[in-house]
Amino acid sequence: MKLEVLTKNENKKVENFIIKGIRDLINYKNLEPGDKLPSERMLSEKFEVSRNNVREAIQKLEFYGLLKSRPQSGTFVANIGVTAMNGMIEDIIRLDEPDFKSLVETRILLELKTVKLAALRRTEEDLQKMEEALLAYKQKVLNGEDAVQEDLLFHLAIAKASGNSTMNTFMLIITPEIITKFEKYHVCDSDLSQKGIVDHQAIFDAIKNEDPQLAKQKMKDHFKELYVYCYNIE
Amino acid sequence: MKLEVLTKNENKKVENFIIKGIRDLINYKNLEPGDKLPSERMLSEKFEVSRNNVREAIQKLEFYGLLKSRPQSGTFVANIGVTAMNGMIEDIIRLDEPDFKSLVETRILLELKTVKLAALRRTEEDLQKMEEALLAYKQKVLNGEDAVQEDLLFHLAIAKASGNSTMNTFMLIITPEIITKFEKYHVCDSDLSQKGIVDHQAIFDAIKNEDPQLAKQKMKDHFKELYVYCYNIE
DNA sequence: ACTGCTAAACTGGTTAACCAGTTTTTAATT
DNA sequence: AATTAAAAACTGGTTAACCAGTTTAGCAGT
Repeated sequence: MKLEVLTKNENKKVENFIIKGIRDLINYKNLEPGDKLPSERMLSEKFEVSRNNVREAIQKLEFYGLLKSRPQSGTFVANIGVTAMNGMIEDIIRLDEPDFKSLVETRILLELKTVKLAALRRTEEDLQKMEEALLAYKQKVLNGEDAVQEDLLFHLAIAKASGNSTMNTFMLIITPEIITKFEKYHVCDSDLSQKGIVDHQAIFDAIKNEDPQLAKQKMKDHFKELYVYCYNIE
Repeated sequence: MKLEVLTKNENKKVENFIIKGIRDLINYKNLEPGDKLPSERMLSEKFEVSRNNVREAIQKLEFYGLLKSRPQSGTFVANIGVTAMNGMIEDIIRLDEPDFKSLVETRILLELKTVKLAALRRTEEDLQKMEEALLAYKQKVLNGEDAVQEDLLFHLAIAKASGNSTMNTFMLIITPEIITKFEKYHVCDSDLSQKGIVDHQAIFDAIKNEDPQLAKQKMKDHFKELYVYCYNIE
């Protein structure tokens, strides 16, 4: 029994290998929704991998809603057809790390919507949180410090105020990668930050005044330079 | 040492408890980006939970980019400031299961974009995949069978053709929940499915003809009834 | 042959032990 | 006192053992 620490890439390969195995199993044995999968121990023996690896693969498929495991009972095929199962597994396997371009593109799409929704739905508490974030951002910029994180925090406050939990989650997922890339490429210069204050204030005012169209327009303006800049990076 | 199987809700509470503990630790000890966290064993002892629970919490924070663990060395605070850290952790803790309304709202937003991008960027291979999905959908509907999954698979093919890996991932995340909810509430009746064929064909043709505006419009029409229907469910 | 019940086998979840690098401490040498 | 080499302690990752429900098999009684 060899024992070595795998890199994350190797680990991913093993996981995909197991996922493919489970897919083939479902196809070959004609498992239908609700049917029980072989036990984790049997799968680990069949695929000649550790039970831990099997568990991780199953948990991933469970996250995407393809499997459902019940404690002390077994793992079952979710209520989803064979064709859908195959199509989605193929996508899951081929999922790569998102490129920066698609990240920014998605962020802009999400934010132009969340800012509109925030203008329609924001509560007084939301406003307060956003104002706090705005002030923190201003202070950092006026002190000449790097304010990428405070910038993003203001945007996250907007996402929360949108009242759409799904979009809020998605913003949370893409934000850390945006931050690291931005700091890596030094996207936000000081003069850009100065303009950022005005932009943010305008966005905040529009949300406060419950003007969704204006809020969206201000957000668009805010992204305008960013958009061009990002598309020149890669 | 008591030993019992926790429900997923209880498990979530424990996870959030640990995440809060880690946040407090970072604040209290003034840990900065790059600093090392106490070892998993120490944390499990300090919080009086199992090391497994600590590992899961750390992995979650790692997923959101707040921590970074290096094998055989330690877990480190990611390159992100204290304020951003606190704000994001608060959001992560308060994240609930997404409600259906926000799910549909997000899906519509994403798809009106992916269909435009698909019309602009689709390759021949993308077209082929979409056509296959379209045919499978038609056959199911014409046989009078339930075709919710084939429906969604066509939409996923569009997302893939958009060339935006982030949006594709997000569609993958929300699709399973959409499917189960739709089947639960019987959103798609047979007459609606009949219209669905025409809609899908129109969307496909627009993408094939590289007409993004028409593609978006057809998608909008396709969602029109769905949109109203969904908002009446809850 | 059929039903009811018991016990053995099996299941996913959990804990404890172990592994092989990394880091820190210690001690020896200059 | 400074440097370096060796060893002990520590780290996240991995494996094996264990737990308590669930499911199934087998048997007893009718």
